Amino acid sequence: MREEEEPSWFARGEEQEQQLPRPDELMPLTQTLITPDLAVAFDITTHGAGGAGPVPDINGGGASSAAGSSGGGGGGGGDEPARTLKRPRLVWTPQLHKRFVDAVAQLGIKNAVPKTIMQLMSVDGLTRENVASHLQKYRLYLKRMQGLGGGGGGGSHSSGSGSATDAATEHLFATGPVPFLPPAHRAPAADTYPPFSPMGSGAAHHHHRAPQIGHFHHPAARPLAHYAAAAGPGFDHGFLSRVAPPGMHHHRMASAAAGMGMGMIAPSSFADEMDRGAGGSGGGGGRRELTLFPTSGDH
DNA sequence: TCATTAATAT
DNA sequence: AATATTAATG
Repeated sequence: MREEEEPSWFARGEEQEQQLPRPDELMPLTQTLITPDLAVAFDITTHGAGGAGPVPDINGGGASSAAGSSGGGGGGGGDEPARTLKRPRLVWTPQLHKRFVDAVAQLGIKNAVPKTIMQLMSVDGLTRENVASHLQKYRLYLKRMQGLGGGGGGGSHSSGSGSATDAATEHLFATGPVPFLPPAHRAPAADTYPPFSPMGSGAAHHHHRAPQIGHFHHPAARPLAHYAAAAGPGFDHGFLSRVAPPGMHHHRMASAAAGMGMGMIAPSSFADEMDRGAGGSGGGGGRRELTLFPTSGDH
């Protein structure tokens, strides 16, 4: 039995360029309203064949194939204490991630701690652990970016200057504007959004790979103001490539360094997008995926 | 108590 | 691979 759950929904096509979409129009996290716990507990997808479709998909036009499929009746035993149920794994959809990134950006590196971020996001169901976990990854991603002067994948432009870190990133690390938001105190009203999508065990089951945020795109390959900077494959992300940013005092981390996958998007205003340059670009051809430190020790 | 990080588990 | 969980530490 392949238990590969992958909620496929992913809504695309909308891009809010707001600093922080306050509890107003949020992504159609169409939750069926049934408590996620409940839904998961029963593994019901509420769709039943009857017609009342609980609308397992929340895209706005996307295509999602969520078909029930439950396990089959009986499949499983069925009786599970409806209590003490664990919530389904949080699916960091681009939208959610965007909220996360925006929150971090607004808070400033100083206050960007799990609790605060969580509060600012105001997403119902989000727990501190959720954010903390994501934050971990997010930071790793940023770390990787520091130090790549463009290199990375290919680009390699310039020299010296340019850091791959975008202004946004730098902005983050450099200062902490933090408007305010003292610890404690949640959003007064209008907070908490609909819960995330429960991928209950019955709702979604193996499907094709839905474009979740599997990868990040950092703002370098966008039709923004400056593009082309790189002669050649100045493509997006060029992370990974040996970490040895200048000015990095090491603490005491050993870091195995290998075996990590990453996937985050840069802190900016774009969170989703799926363009791909394809390319080959490259003239060069081909960008390797993961070029763990070159055995050529430079040092 | 919370945050951060590494390691590990699902 | 993406998240969650845990352990150890500050």
